Amino acid sequence: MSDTRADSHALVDDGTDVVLDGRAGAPAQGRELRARGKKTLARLLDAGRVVFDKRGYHAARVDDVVRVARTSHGTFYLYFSNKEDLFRALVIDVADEMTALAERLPDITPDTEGRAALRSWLDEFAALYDENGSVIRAWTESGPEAFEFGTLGIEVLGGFGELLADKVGSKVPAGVDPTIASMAFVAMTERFHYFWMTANLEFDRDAVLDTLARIIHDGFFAGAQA
Amino acid sequence: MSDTRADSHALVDDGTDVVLDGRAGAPAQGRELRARGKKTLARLLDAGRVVFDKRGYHAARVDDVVRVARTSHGTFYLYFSNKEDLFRALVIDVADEMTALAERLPDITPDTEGRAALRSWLDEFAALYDENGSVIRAWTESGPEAFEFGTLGIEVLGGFGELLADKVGSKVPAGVDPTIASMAFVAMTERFHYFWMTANLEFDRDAVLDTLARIIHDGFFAGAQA
Amino acid sequence: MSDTRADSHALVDDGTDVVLDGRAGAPAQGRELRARGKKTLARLLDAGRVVFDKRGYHAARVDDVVRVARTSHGTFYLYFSNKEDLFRALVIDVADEMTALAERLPDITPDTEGRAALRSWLDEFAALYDENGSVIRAWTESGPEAFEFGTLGIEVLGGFGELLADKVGSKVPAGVDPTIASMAFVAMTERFHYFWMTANLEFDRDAVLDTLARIIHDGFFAGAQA
Amino acid sequence: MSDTRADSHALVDDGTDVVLDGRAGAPAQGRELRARGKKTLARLLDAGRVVFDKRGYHAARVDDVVRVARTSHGTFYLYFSNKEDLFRALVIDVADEMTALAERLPDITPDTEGRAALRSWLDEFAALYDENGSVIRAWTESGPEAFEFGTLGIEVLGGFGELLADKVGSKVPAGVDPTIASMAFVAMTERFHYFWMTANLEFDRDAVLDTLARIIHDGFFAGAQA
DNA sequence: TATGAATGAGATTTCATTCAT
DNA sequence: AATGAATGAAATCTCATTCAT
Repeated sequence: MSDTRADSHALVDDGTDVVLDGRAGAPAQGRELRARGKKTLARLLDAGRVVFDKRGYHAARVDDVVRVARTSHGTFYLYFSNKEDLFRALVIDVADEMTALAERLPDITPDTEGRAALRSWLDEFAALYDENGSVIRAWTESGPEAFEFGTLGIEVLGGFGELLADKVGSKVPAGVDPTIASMAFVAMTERFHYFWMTANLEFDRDAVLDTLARIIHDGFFAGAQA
Repeated sequence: MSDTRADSHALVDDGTDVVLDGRAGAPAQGRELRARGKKTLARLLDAGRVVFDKRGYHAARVDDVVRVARTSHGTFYLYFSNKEDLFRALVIDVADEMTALAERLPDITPDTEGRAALRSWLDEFAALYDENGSVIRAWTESGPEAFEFGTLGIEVLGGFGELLADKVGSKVPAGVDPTIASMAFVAMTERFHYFWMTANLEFDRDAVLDTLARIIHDGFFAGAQA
Repeated sequence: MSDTRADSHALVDDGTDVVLDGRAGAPAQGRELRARGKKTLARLLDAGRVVFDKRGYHAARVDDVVRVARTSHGTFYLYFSNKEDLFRALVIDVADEMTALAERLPDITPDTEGRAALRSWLDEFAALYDENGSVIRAWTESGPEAFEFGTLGIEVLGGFGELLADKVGSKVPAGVDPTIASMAFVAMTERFHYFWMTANLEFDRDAVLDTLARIIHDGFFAGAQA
Repeated sequence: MSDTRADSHALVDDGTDVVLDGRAGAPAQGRELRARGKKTLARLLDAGRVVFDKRGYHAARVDDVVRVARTSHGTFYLYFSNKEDLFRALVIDVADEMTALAERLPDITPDTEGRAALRSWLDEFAALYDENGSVIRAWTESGPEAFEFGTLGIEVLGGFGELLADKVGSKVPAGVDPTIASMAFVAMTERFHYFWMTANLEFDRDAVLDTLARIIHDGFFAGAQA
């Protein structure tokens, strides 16, 4: 909890940045890692996903992580300055993917094609949630105190919302505030998937996508008026 | 309001069981409380609301609660067996109110009157969230390990959703699964308010209600087709 | 643990001693007790037996006692200054009975009649243990720290042993120290019954008495040499 | 001797289980220990003996143990999950030694040689009690609640008794049940030593051994009839 | 005589983090 | 680059005893 180091990472940046692993959210400390180090880092990140998934953010123990990663406490702190640091590495990665996804939201016309486009975008969202659900779930549970500046979740989802607001803006029916609508869109999409996965609801994937696409298209993109 | 809450605790004890299983100093569930005890219980419940609001579920300390309630650790454990127990007492009351609210959802016709009825129901929801937001927020942050069987949040919100599904069922457009739609409805409504309150977004209340009513009416109740 | 009162009992002796209950180990404080008080006292003593039996000395809680006695903490401390005080009241009673029993040990001749006399005395011991086993068991578990001056158990059983030593002395075979032999006698008799009762061994009572009488007669009273 | 004890802890961990069930900082059972860890474990076990001896089982505090072992609370819980766990480790060793001793009981003939053999066995018992008295004493005081299934003392002493029953069986005089006799043998031997040590009786060791050997030989092995 | 409520000292336990090798 | 061991601050919980009515 009380991190006395100014730097949020365990090791000093020696200036020889080497991007290690675009996908895995490699920490920013930029040490040169040899093959062995890379493997350890990857094991820790994977272990983090497993543990945060099974336990949630707060119940996750550094001890669990190192046991799953088959390494030691000492090694953990060689790669991350604390539990939050590991978590952040995982979350940043997911956040990037979500932002990229938001940017990929196509123009949604009020006609059938628009609905199909929306459905296909939602399909991507579901896939993203499927793959990163463990981190996203832990993230929404991490609460306002877990990160320095407000809830990372709110920031990122807020940014997600703003991106959408631009795209949605021109399409919304009269009497609808695009910022509010975007926020509602994000809220519904994220939380619906949260319930779906966490409560193990046995929804048929096609039925979900059809229903969500239909609702969102009608509600947010004036689809029903076409 | 605090009367209703105290009710969830004041079960009658007929005094006939002499089992030794209960630990010494068992919590007040199942004790008749005199005036003084009721006041202390109410103080603890109120303190719980304050502390969970300020700190969130995980960061809340029993120590904080007793300090706010101006009482001792010993007294706390006279009324609740632990932090979770106190939290559950608070949550149960909120859950009851949410269920009652779900039952009050009126028939939503696809015309303007239906939208007005929906808006007025959303108004109630917002008021409920306003008043109990502290508990609800802590609740969605409590994570999977906080309660015995899965996340209480999911159970209760799921129940909320089922109740709505009954009401919504007949109104949904073709191609929409009412269970999925209800879940989406709940997801959007709950999480939107969560973002709204937690991120301190400066939305105008009327704009929010107008927008949500419009979106939900169009999306879930085929309002736009009228 | 920290008893600030000089007097080991809750109430001051007002000089109007009234022996209340020869059997139940009434506390020495000598208050005048009306019918209601007598009943409460008896209930507490009985509850003490029940609780010490079920839980043992250390695990017994004042809370358990008052629950079984269907009274309150306040009332408990009206009659006893603490848990130890209640326990002492119960133990003193048993100790008296044991002393009386020791005094009743008859002359044991080395012949068959001696063995019969011994068997009949052991029968009485078994009956006493049967009735007061709960207290005796708790007592032997109370450990050296439970009472002010050494283990009450050792003192009393030691006294028991000395009494026996007088009776046994003249009978023991050559090369046997009567004090040691008496102590061994006490040790065997008490602890055998402890095992018997506590481990719920399904020994036939007659077989036990026959065997013990035989062993003790042969070993301690030179019975086999006759 | 402390090597034997450490053995009961140093089970091999093959490292293949990645279950998350074990709490963080689980005790050392099932960890390979390096030299330093072994020393700490031995220090804790020794400290346990000292503290249980001085205070008895119930009055012993983990705090006392770590102070005597000159280590920290955290370290204690690295090796044992609680006071009972430490105690069990100590008791198991003693129980093993007692079982080994029971197995060493020689054939006891009714003649003088049999008595001498018995005396020499009792000598060993006294030595064992001398060395492990602190643990055995605490053990008989630990009471029924200290261990999962009944009193460990009864189980182990019962096993001790059964072992003896086999050896004693053929020797007992007619009319004597060998199981009962063995139990009585165990009861007398154990409890006599308990009194002897705990009450600091100034018995001469030879007198004790002579007397006990004589009594047991005469009583249990029909020695006087020879 | 009785009692429900309150107390707080003290014991246990956890776990993120650091250290020494 | 890795690791086993150690730490201790902080949190939880218990329960004998006292208080106020």
